[in-house]
Amino acid sequence: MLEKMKYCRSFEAGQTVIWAGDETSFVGSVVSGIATLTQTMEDGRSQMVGLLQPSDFVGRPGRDGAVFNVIAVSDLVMCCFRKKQFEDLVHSTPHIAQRLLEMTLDELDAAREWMLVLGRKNAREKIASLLSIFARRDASSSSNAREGRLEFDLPLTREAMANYLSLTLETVSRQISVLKRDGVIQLQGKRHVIVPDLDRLLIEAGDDDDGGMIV
Amino acid sequence: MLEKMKYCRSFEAGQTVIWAGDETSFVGSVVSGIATLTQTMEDGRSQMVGLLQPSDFVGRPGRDGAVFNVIAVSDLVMCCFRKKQFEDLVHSTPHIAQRLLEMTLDELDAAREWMLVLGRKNAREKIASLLSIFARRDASSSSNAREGRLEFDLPLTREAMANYLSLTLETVSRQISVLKRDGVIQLQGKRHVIVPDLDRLLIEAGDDDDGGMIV
DNA sequence: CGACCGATTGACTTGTCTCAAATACGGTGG
DNA sequence: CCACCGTATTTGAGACAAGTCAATCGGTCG
Repeated sequence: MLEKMKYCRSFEAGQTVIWAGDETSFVGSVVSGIATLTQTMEDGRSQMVGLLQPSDFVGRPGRDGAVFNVIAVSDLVMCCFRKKQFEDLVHSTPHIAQRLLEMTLDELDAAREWMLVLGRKNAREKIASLLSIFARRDASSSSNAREGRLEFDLPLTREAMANYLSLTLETVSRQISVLKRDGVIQLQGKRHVIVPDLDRLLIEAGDDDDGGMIV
Repeated sequence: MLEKMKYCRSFEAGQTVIWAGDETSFVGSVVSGIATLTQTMEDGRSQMVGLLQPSDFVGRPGRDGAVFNVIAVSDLVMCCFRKKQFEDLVHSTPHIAQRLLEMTLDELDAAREWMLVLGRKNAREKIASLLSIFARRDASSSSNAREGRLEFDLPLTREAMANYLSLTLETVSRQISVLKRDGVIQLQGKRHVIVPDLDRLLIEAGDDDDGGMIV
């Protein structure tokens, strides 16, 4: 059913997919590439409030105007549905509403966890937290899971990272240099990151889930 | 149907309603009082990630463990349902899942808007933003809507405000003093706030929706 | 009255921002 | 293949907003 309705749209890096305030006629999900959800103030200050990766859902069934800007960070392919049709489908297919609810609850948890990052972590921990997100994503999807060692490409520029972490790009750059100096990460070029020890990175991020007590 | 299942629980101010990590056997909504959603780090730093007011929903159908602490800030009455029963109801009544989805989307928007507050606003704007939330809530529910003038009681201590805004309580106190000195607000005692001009407050908060350009 | 808790205020420290300059990188055209 | 350009990034020096530590004040409750 969804298959029949869907169509694809492509966006170039830097292109705005949805403007805050605009009426959107479609919902969809990311097929490939990365996009950001951004909130902006009148004086130009802006804050990234979400990072959209493949399989993430975009749009809000039952809502008219978008609240945030959606911007393609890399070249982006989305799989879209006309909103009206999609909403009808939600009404006629209870299972879909439940699935959407689950996804939205996950996003809400992620947003709230990010509030802790923004509010209470220092610059070094913020960078480590962001790197952890990329690392985890790659750890699950790729094959390079050799005993805690990981590598991946940063999908964001320093500026975009700064915007997500609520820092300046200078501070991002400095803290990446410090983490490199301290051996938490290694760099190949500006974008390719090697994490020799994922646990170490997680501890640096301040979420030492694994119970790594620093006595 | 819901009526038959519901039961009430009361909590005293300061009491923890739900511990992060615990399995919760109920979902519910706030009847009266205020509660906070709080995220904590191992070293004790914590960040409030949500403020629960009357009519707000608590709990996550389909999820086992809670992710955040829920703490009663004032005396609190909640109307609860056993989670299992509620989930069955969600499955059998499509309309409920749709309603929950809408509420969750609203919460997600609110969380993301708060990320802008945490990430990009300075202390003065943060305080003004928080006061705006209380003011708006009271403006809609009460009768004191005399030409932009409003008054209300702060439901939170300075410490709790600091925790929500990601500031220290000293900074909260100082900025409240400054807003008072500048005539943006007046205080009666420590908790009762008078807002002579709501538009002014909104401008101070940085979200000048009304287009109030400061040339 | 005295103890206690929340709030205010002050003096000093510090992490991050700001402004500025230098450097590396990727792509383009000769 | 190389020189050149624009953009992304790094690095430095100084400024400033908010944090920290500490003292005081005010109200409330036993």
